[in-house]
Amino acid sequence: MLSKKTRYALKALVVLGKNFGDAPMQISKIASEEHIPKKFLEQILLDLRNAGLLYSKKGSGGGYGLVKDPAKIFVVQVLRLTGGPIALLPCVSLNFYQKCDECDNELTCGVRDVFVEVRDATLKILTETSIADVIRRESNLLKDFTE
Amino acid sequence: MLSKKTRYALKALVVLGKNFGDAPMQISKIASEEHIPKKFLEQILLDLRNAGLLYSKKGSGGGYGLVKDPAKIFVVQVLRLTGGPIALLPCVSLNFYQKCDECDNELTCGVRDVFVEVRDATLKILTETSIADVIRRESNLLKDFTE
DNA sequence: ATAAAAGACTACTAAATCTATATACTTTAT
DNA sequence: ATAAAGTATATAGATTTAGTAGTCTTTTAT
Repeated sequence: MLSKKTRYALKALVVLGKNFGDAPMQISKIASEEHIPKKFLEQILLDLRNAGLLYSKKGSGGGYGLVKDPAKIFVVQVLRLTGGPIALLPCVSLNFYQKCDECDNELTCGVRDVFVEVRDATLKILTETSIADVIRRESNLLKDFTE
Repeated sequence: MLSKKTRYALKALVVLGKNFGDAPMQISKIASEEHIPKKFLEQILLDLRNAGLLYSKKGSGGGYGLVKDPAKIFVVQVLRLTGGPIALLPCVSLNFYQKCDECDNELTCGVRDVFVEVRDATLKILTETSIADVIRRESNLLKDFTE
């Protein structure tokens, strides 16, 4: 399961993606629009800024904005930045690898082998999907929904 | 991430799968072979038994065994029994669904849409993979490994 | 220059969950 | 009868997550 942090980060990036090119957007606006606790969101946006995804501007008229085109920010990055291993087993994680202490030899572990496959399938989707894609999906869904 | 409980359950089922048809196997044997805390494993095997996957036999010479052919027990079942939602978002889970409280309309949520796709890809693998398949993978890996 | 707006940073707490252990009980084989 | 082995429940400890609080810094508007 993704943490709230990760979900909030994704939601915020989608909002900022829709806003790309416009004036920076305030934390409180994002928070209230997306129903995210403001103080929590502050921390998350800071992380995303420190990771180089967002710029920030202080003072009146300040806020946050995307540094890059939303088409160049991928969901997989967001998960990784916000601490979420994508793999379902630590011994299968590319970026958060940890040895299974119960496993004698992970190279011959059948369970692991299955979850390598799961990881790859997941990763394929998440590395191919950008924030712009998410926004596009949203408007497609909206179209279907109102029809 | 899968819980230890789920991982231990899978490991245990693989061992019992290799043992299918033979005399029941004792908890302590499984525990020591697979480096699983015995008391914890007791609880897990009990759950799997209550779910109808295992039979148990008390007393001297007792132990646990698979009720069904390992080819008819699927990894997805094990995850569900041991409490692990497969989906990465609660609003996307088929068996452990929960509304996202931050979401206004989940039917038009782009993030959700992505993770529906991830869920389906994961689910495809896990519903198609049986304990017997895991055992088969293990022996294939072992072959590659010793070559 | 000063006040207000807005983000930056650090620390802390509360709650939930997970992992593991402990204890007492029941059944079965010999 | 006794020992082996599973059944059942409770509980403790550790870890993680989610969220809150408070203070500091920067920028803009007046």
